[in-house]
Amino acid sequence: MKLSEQFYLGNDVVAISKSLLGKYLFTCIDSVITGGYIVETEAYNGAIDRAAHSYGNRLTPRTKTMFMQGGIAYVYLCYGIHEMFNIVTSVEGHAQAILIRAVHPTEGIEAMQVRRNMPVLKSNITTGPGSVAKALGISRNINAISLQSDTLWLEDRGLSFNDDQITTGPRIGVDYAGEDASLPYRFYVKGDIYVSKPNK
DNA sequence: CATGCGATTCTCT
DNA sequence: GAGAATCGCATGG
Repeated sequence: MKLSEQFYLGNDVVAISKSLLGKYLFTCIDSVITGGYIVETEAYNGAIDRAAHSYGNRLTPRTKTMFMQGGIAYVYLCYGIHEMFNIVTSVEGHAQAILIRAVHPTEGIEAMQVRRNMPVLKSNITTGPGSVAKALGISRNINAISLQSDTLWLEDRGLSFNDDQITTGPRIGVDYAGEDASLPYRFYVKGDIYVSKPNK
């Protein structure tokens, strides 16, 4: 059921980002399984993408995870508060990653509500990259973990979306990236209530 | 070693 | 719709 390692090794991170929509993402943290299917992603394209941490092949203790072989997690802290979960793709030396911005939860919703401190379920429980990581219990101590592990993995359960149901647009929060900020590297399922806005 | 800032979210207005 | 919270990381001296 898990997506094979081969799935993550392709060199076209933009195409992989789009094909991740509808794939299921699960974590098993503290013996609790939580997850759902992915409804929003963004591609970060290695050395030539000014919006990516790896722009210009910048290799630092933080970014080295992006340079590893695809099929692992890249987790980092942003604004001193929020953990962000990415999926590394391509082969070793090609620093490509996909930011998971929203998940449509199906499993372990009660556990997510506890982690998010949200006694009354709202649709923004897994909307936005920081929220996804928090709801799924993802933190930096699982940075670089394999997606073939029993802690964090993806599954194909036969759900897919056609082009009419998918919207493509520029990425969020990357205005500093100059012309690269307008690249159509964001993909989401049109109208899904768990997608961060705008979602039409 | 000092400094500046970010692939954001929440709360209140 | 605006402002605060908050700290690791990258950069330069």
